[in-house]
Amino acid sequence: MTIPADRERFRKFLTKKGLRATNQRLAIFDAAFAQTEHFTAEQLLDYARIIDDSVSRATVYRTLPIMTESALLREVDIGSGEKFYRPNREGDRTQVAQVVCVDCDRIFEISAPFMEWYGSTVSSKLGLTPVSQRLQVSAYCNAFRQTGSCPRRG
Amino acid sequence: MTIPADRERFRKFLTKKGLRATNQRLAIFDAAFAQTEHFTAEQLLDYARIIDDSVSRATVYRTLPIMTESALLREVDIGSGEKFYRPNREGDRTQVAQVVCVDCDRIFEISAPFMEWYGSTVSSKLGLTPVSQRLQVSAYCNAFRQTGSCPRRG
DNA sequence: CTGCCTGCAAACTCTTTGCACGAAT
DNA sequence: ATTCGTGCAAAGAGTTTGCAGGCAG
Repeated sequence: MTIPADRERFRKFLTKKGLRATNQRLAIFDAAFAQTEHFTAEQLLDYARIIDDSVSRATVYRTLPIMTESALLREVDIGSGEKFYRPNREGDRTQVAQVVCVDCDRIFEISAPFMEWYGSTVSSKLGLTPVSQRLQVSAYCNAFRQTGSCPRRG
Repeated sequence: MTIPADRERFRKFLTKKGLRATNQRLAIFDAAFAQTEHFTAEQLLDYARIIDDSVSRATVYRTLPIMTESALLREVDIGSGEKFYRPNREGDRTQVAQVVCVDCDRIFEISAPFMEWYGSTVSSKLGLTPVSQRLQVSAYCNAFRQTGSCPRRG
């Protein structure tokens, strides 16, 4: 699942910033890019430890900001206490909104290009320059409420 | 600043839910509705204690969900660790987006009626029913970056 | 009077940090 | 050889909770 080009992006970013390409950082990177869904820091720790069992919680927490800064990871905060992350594969630059199902606990991502336009329109009216924007919809699952089971997880 | 009609809404909500109108809850309510800006749980505790110094942190935290459920308060989570609250005065039902200034730390609220439309459009495509939506823009202050001081706080 | 509410303090969750050792350049 | 990076465990911030006593209805 790991795309070599992405790993190379990570190495380059590390070198450029004068940071070292340690085994732990690479293991965390590989673990993150093996995921197809959103994951938490704690889950990433578990995944990374399968690759390199010397990885510690502290290093995961120290590496996450590095990976989000380098735009390799996208941070998603749905206001639930813990933050979620998701690999940002090569070339992904689309603005996305999240739809969070309160029944499934799943996070769907939907392209929402207008967000950027809204952000700059509204910011400039206030004399501000937009840095980022996020749009989140929380919703419940019709099927689950009717049949007691969510088709998206069985 | 407290609008009696709002206080009455709170009393009614309490009664309907079989909850008691204690001095502490009323003090917390009054403190919240004396605010014109966003505030945190900790600030609310300070404000409420001016009115009734017997109010405890625990009761503030226990009362906040009651007030947000009754739509008297709006909860704003900008992903900064602590949550912010703001009185939702009588009749306020407009969908709002937040613009958070990373220099000022201020939260501006902007009407964004299209959010509701977006939420239901996107949800229905996934077989979901929208519960709520939030749109947040984080931005920096042009004046502050250029002159070193933010005109909105001097 | 009954039992919901309260204050207190301890517990909890997620994340950050100080320190001495270890490894990448 | 130098640093930067690491694991460990403790600290931190914000919020929640168990308990025994207190007050609203």
